[in-house]
Amino acid sequence: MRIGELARRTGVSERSLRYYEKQGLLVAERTPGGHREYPEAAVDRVVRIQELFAAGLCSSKIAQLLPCMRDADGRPSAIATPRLVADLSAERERIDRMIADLVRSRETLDEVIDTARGR
Amino acid sequence: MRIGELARRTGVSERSLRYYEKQGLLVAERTPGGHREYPEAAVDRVVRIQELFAAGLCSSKIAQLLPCMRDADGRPSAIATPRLVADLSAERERIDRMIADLVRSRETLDEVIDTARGR
DNA sequence: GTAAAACTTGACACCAGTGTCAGAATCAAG
DNA sequence: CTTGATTCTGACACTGGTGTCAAGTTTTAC
Repeated sequence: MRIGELARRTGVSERSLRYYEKQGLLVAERTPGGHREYPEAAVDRVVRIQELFAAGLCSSKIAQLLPCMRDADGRPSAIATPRLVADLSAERERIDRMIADLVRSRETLDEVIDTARGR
Repeated sequence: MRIGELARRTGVSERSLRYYEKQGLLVAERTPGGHREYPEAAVDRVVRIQELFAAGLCSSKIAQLLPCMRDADGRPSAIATPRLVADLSAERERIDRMIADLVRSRETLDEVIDTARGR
């Protein structure tokens, strides 16, 4: 599929998809004329990338991580090095803390909302 | 207490504390010479502000929200308007989605980490 | 063959909280 | 007093993913 369809199906802008490619997160075949041609699996991959961005990982970390992931279609094409595992463990803890923060903030919001709606 | 101590105790930089004040999130008495003087309750408040920032709320939303919160010391000094409640409910849902995303990303990281450590 | 739609690259801007620096003033303690 | 630590204001930069625009090319459909 081409970039427009991928953007539509993932909800990610074409701009971002091109950025992902420049960051080495996403590869695409090219038509003779130079247009990008994506395989079906790109949809899943883009969704994953978005999730990891939302989790606060920077593109270089994601670039290291992606080949170690089990895609929808098969096995990982690489195994994380000990160095990377340490990095990812740190990210994991950061995500844990972030979730805890979010839960607290959600409770705060709920309290205010409930109070306003008459306890 | 003064700004240095508040920064130390909350882990928030002095720079950020001054920024919070400029955004109307934090008030401080002033010494005759112009130095900020914070009450003990400021510690809790700053922690709350940080959590809300981490949850992706912008300062103007936080500024509206804060007076409707029950502080450690007492009752809220305002009740959220219906308009604000609607806003906060939207934020609440956004936070829910963010948590779901984070959980998925955490699972992804765990999978890669476990694989590298030999299943 | 022609026109419209989709795609290409490149560049500039933004957001919003934070880091950092400079120069001046204040505070606390000897 | 004097001195060293702390604080003051203001300004500039950064970050890094994304929006947007421009000018040109390719694709698709008629």
